[in-house]
Amino acid sequence: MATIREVAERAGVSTMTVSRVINNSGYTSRAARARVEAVIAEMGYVPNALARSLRFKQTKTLALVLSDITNPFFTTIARGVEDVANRHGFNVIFGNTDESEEKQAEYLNVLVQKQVDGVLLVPALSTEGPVAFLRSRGVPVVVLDRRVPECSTDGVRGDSVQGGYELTKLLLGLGHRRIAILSGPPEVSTAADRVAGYRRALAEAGLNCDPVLILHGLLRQAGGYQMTQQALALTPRPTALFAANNFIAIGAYRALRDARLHVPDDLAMVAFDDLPPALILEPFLTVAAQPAYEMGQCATEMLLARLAGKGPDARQEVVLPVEIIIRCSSGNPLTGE
Amino acid sequence: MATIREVAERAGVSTMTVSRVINNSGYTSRAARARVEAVIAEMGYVPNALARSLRFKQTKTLALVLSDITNPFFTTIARGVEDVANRHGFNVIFGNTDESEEKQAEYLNVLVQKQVDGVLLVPALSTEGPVAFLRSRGVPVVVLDRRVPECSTDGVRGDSVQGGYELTKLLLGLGHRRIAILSGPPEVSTAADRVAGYRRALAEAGLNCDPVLILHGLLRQAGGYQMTQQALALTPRPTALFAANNFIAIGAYRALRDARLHVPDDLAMVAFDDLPPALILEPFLTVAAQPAYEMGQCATEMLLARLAGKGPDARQEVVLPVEIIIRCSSGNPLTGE
DNA sequence: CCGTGGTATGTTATCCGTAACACTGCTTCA
DNA sequence: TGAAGCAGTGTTACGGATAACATACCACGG
Repeated sequence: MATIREVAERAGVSTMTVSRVINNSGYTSRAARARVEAVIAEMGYVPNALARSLRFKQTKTLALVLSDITNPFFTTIARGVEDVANRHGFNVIFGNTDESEEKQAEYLNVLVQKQVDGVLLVPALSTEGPVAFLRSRGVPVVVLDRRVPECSTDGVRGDSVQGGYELTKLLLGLGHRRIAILSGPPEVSTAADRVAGYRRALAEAGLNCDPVLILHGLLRQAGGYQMTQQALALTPRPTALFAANNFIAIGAYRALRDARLHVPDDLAMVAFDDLPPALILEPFLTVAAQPAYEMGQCATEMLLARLAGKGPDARQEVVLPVEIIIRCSSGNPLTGE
Repeated sequence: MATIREVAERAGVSTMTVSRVINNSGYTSRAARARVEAVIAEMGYVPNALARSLRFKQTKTLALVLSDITNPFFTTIARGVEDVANRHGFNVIFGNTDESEEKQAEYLNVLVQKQVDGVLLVPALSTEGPVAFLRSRGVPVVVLDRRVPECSTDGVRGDSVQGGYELTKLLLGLGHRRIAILSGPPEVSTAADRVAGYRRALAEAGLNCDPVLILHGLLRQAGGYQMTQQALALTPRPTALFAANNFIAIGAYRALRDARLHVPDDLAMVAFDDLPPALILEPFLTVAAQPAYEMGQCATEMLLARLAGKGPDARQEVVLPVEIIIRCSSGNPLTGE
């Protein structure tokens, strides 16, 4: 509301004196400072960060563009991002793309206009367009969760290949030979990588990989439900399901229940992405848990380091290990490995 | 990066012509328009929204300040907020206060500096300070989820009194006479309201309310765990627990399990706030579910209406009904009502 | 042939805060 | 006594975009 000019006038000084008082910069007499501070308090003056940002070309604002904040995996990332940003005096604008490249492009365009200092991006698809766009506009990016091909950007993600490999190996160790993997769109790198890990485990066990067991669908409950129906229709029926993310797992579970199949007695099940312990009464699913909070933190720290010009010149890619948590859904829970 | 001046120079026109092309305003010749558009595309020019905002005193940015985005209740609200904001061309900055008034004050201060057009606030405590602060700086607010005393602000919340009343009545109907309520800090209006509903149900049943059964703690898992231990230590022991929110419910459940007590056989349990169906395999808790997504939507629509000067002059308060969902945890699930 | 009005474009001032520079008055030291 | 130096304060210009105003040109009607 009030401007620095009004404060200056009322305190009988120039705007620069007010500015110096606010920023504790340069010289100010005790008397002038006292008068200005009194007027500021009296008028409830708050400096306009827009004007400041316009000069400094720094908004102290980051953007977090992800597919859906409602997915607890991303929620947790968001919390990690916001905590680190806040600690460094930055704010975070967030946006949900729902995996749509169009929505993503719209967000990025507006965010560039708003001069955000940097972007944390979970790319809708693993195309390099969005990253190239940001780079050409001079906005630093850190790609989260997913890979973007041949694009030298900083990135932080969980080890999807390793996780896929270990979950599959676990099922193989329990005697399963027909494992269906319910994956996401092949253009999403995590979906592809988890399938790659699955394949590697099979190959290592000397099994050949029946392509009908690799299903692709939406990374949401509906996708999981549908793919499970498809998997159940196969002959011979798979004895185990590998859900490529938490929402798919829920959809799969629903489909199994609707088909009157019991987990793990009738079918074993494993999934990617754990749910925060704060949300579940009785943990049931055997999962590959990604360190979501740490991913958010790490990505934000990398981004802020870039902004401060402190990062290494080269592209930096952090792949965090996933943790296999064995619970009931995979069957024989006590077998371990 | 590039400025409107550079574009103008390169296109051999004035900045105003470029501005007119960008905004489709005023007159521009076909030729000039074509040239300008070509240069814009060539240079990858993106207008600086900061400069625009500085003139228009409109940032097209809202703020969402809540206690913890990690709580699925708030996550869902956030999604509702962001969807509506996005539909109207607004972005959303979010911040977690962790129920700290200090953190909240810091956020609000920065957000006012950043000239957000409006704030959606889940107040840490039910004090009027933060709302007064925003109002005095001319920033419209809509208070979400919680009441703020004697303060004429728009607000949207679930009917905590009614929900507390119905959950308690449900337990009474199942024969319970000693019901412990595990509530949040009494300064948080939802906690207080849920206790009020609980009291009303008891009074209506002609029972007097044993004050030791009303426990207050943190609105998180730890609080639920601790309050449950306290409740279990009472003699006679309560036969039912009423958790005032979802995190408390989880903590309570953990405490019961650690005490080797089974729900609902040994103790019945009901709670406020449902978990999104996308998150739980087997819904178990009997809950009062608030329409979180709609709350976020509704609050944002109210805020945007205010910004557009369309809202009614008077304060507007929307209290949305809660839905009682009877599941296993309350026992005798088929009794219904 | 001049005035009127529409089209097309440019100039100036403004939004708010601050860096850079300029200026005043006083002290200090050679 | 004069130069140097510092404290304290003010003036100007700028960041990027645009509203308001000014100007220029052309066509058309009287």
